[in-house]
Amino acid sequence: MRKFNMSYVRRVGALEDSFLGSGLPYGTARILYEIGLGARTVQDLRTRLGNLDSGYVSRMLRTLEGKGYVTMDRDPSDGRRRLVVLTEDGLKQWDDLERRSEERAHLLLDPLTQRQRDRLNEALATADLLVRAATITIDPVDPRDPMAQEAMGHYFAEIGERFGFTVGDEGFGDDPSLRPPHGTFFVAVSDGAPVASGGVREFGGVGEIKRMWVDPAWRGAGLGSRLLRHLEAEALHLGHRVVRLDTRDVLTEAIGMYERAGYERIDRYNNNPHATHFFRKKLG
Amino acid sequence: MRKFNMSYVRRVGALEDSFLGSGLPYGTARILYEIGLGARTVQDLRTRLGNLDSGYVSRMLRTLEGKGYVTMDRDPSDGRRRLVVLTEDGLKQWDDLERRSEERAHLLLDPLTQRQRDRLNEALATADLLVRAATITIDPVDPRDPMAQEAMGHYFAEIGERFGFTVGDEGFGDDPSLRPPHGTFFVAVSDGAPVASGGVREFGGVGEIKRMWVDPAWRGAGLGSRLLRHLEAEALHLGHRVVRLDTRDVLTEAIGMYERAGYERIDRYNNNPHATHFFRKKLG
DNA sequence: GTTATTACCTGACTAAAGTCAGTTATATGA
DNA sequence: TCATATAACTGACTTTAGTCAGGTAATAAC
Repeated sequence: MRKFNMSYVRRVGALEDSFLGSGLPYGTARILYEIGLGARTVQDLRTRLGNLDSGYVSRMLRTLEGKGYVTMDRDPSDGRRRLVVLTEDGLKQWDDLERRSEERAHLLLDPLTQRQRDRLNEALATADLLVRAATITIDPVDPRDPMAQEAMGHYFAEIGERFGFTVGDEGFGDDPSLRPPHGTFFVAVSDGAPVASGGVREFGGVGEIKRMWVDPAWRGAGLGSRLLRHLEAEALHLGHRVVRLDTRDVLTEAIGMYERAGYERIDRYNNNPHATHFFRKKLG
Repeated sequence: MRKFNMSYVRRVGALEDSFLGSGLPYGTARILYEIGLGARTVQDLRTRLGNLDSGYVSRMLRTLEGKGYVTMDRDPSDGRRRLVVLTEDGLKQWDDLERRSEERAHLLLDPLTQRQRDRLNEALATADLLVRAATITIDPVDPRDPMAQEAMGHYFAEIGERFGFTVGDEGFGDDPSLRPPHGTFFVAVSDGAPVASGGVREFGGVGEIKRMWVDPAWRGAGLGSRLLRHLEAEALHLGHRVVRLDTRDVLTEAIGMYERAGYERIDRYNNNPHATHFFRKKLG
């Protein structure tokens, strides 16, 4: 991996030079680029670029404003925040960066045959998924938190899709059993979007794992089992020696994962009409 | 590829931070690191790090000297050059960088299972090979040039090994037919070592491709056919409408490559006792 | 033996990148 | 309602990274 980094950065690092030739210094170009990618507030920019100093970012935004590439407006929902938007010119600059970067990549790949390019793309996609999976963190959040709500939205949308029913926009976020002190809800976030979530709560005197969801694009990278281990550790932490969960026969991948993780089939322990399979595991 | 770069650099770029915490700025740490990797002269450092300004490197070396990490001495074989060597302390610093970097990589890979790590390694190795192959350049050199000599050394060593005879250390470098104006010799260099080579010359009134060699670690990345195309273009440039070459039945990969490249079998055209197969291609 | 080239060096400079302390306006919690 | 926290900002500063124009000693070319 380190060997790869050194040789790769030395060769492909030149791609980043494409930020130059835009008349903007690298940092400022990165800001512009992230705005085009969807960053809307100063804070957003700061976190996306690795917790930059707020003053530093502010100054760069002034530069971009001065060049007429962005405009800034008060956030109506929070007057302290300011929303940043690309102007016509800014969008043009962004497209330019994009195009230049694309060109460079093309030039670089030019000597390869199509088959080799395909192999490279595949290898990079694999590496990307695994590195993403490795660097993701699973954090406890309040189930009412927007990120948690979004994750649960995906979960219920998917269940609705697969099980043939839908849930309203409201009603899945206010389950106090998934909040401390009785339970905990976790979300794994990547690039500002939730990619996995799940909660532990108390039910029938033991722990129960609920609403476990992994973004389809992320399945197969081991994120599910990491999340599961995380939830088990939390159940133990909450004082449970046993966890249970229910699922449905259609979800064969999930069932396989539970079995590999040491879960054993048990009889129905609740009256969830959508569940067909019930599992249990002793912890610790 | 660009998507990979962005996400990868954002996540793994932190690896480079390991250069920090050493009390040395990034550039200076890189210099130290390259010295540890075997850079011996200032020029060496400059080219390894992408043709840095000589003054800039000089200044960084003064810093390292000031900290007692390196010592510099006149090169006895060329009094203008100065040889740089790590001191005891410098070596300790280098080990430190190495260790820190290793630790980071380990920490990053920690959440992955062994199988995932293997997959990642394989993907990165593939990507590395292809990117290297894509970025390599094939340059004409005098066959007496040390790099050309080294490449031919590999070529003859390999032939000797496979064909059951060996050549002395001397005697393969002084073939004037492979030098301008009659011929040209090419070497592809990566990280300071030759990875492929081959020459064109005039023989029997037409072009002849000689001493084509590709480093075993680089086979399968299309470097051979790129080199072949390069040699054909050069033959054309030298005024030939036809090129010939000889090879041996054992080298099945090479024979396959020649056939794919449009070469046709012909009768023996020389008295090379080691050759069994003879090929010919019309150019232009 | 003279001239050109080369390898490395020094000094003077610039722009980018980032840090730190402190300010203002808004929002939040008791 | 008052204290506290937060989002963004301004000004003053430092360090890095890099460039450019010369200079010196050694080597190579004629």
